[in-house]
Amino acid sequence: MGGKVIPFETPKSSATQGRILDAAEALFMEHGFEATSLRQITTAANVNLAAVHYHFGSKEDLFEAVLTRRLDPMNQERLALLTRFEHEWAPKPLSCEKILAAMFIPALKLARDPERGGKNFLRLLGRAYADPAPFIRHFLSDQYAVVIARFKAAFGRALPQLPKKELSWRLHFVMGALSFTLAGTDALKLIAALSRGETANDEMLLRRLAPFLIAGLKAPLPDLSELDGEAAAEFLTRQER
Amino acid sequence: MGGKVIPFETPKSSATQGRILDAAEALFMEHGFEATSLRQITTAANVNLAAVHYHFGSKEDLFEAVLTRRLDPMNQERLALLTRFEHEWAPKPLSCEKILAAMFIPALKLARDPERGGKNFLRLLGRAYADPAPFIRHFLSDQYAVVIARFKAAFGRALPQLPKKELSWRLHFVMGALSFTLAGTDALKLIAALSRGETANDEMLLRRLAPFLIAGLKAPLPDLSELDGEAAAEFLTRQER
DNA sequence: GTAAAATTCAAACAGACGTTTGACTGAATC
DNA sequence: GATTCAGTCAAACGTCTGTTTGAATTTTAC
Repeated sequence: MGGKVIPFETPKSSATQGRILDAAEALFMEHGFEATSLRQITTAANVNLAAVHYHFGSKEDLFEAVLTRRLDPMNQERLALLTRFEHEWAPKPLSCEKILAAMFIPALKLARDPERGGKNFLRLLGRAYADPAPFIRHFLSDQYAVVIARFKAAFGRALPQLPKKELSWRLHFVMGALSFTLAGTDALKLIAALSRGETANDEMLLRRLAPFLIAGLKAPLPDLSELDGEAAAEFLTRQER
Repeated sequence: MGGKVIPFETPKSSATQGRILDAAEALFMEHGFEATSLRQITTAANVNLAAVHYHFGSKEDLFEAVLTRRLDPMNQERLALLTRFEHEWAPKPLSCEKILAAMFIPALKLARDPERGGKNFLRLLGRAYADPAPFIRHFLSDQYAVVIARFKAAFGRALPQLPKKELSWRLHFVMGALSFTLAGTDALKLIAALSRGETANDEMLLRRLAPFLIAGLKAPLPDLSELDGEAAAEFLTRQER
């Protein structure tokens, strides 16, 4: 995975493909899948409209290609990093911090490299997670199945006292906070509207997110005892005081 | 599909309006704003196509009306509950648990009431949070400005040791995990694909989410000391061991 | 009972959409 | 030099989109 991609490696075909992918990445990120038209993409890429179908087949295929280009290497890197950490610490189980690091570091590296999509791609990815379109959900589900299984197993060893079902939910929450954060920059205005001192820096952002998530993962088990529907609304109001 | 809807509350206008809102709510939730057409909505509502523009003005206005119908009362209830809690505990500051309860209980009540949209509306709301469309972002920003300011102030008193900026971020993470979770049911297949024992119950879900978020809010401050760009990728790898 | 206002309806609007077609280009192969 | 083939291009395909119109209908008011 090292190495600069030289633009004239193939006569002209891949130059067109690349321009389409770049333009599509930017526009999909900004407006979402449905709200982005192929004409916007081909105009921005200075490419003929039919080129999309010639090179990719359809709009959906193009979207998947945009995602695969970055996502696949990043997930490979995540798995490799997790494996490396596990070997370094064997036979002791990895800590939550270390496992989360294996998830975040490849994302950080990608975010810091503008040549590989950088920050924009992470925003696109965060949005894709929340997109209702079935083909996007299926695609992400397939892409992440292996990765999530590996990381879930690792977290299971790091948090042996946590029931499997509880762990599944907490990983779900982690993914939620993560994708929402990555998709952010606009969404953050909702909350941090006043406290805009510095520009939102991706690295700083993930540095703040990590302790938050780790604390959540390590949280004490919830009390799921009283399940009567009526008084259930009061469950949250109890506190130790 | 079940037949006669006898409208005896208002002549007929609001019966039409209500059917449009109900159908739009269901379809927007399922497919998102862009991917849902007015023809789908009016067909599902058994209403003429032009009725949407007559009663609401435009597709965007209809979407806002769908959201406002449920969101406005829920947010009012949240503020009222927070105020009640604050009075009950005055002059002591509220705990995080209590503040989160003021956010969750109205959402839970809405989720449990099928007559008022129930679970479906919360999913729609979660999706709206992640929608790139500018008018949706502006609308939600306006709707939530007051609510978030109140809750942020309350959390600030509950966590006095936490810097304001840090609190803003953590509230952002909380909203992320919350909306992602609410929008879920499909997304959870990504992670909890194997552990499907019981059907996902909204109440159980929020009961599990609350301890996770509270632990995150109370997490120790992140170490933001070394900010050099190169070795920064290693920051997460340190651990106390 | 009649006038006025509110609502419904079928039909059409202009434009954008994803996709397909068939002719055209230019370099590589024999 | 002829043939082949991946790639580009302008144009059109049929369909769907949100929105508007103006007449028909129903409800309300006097």
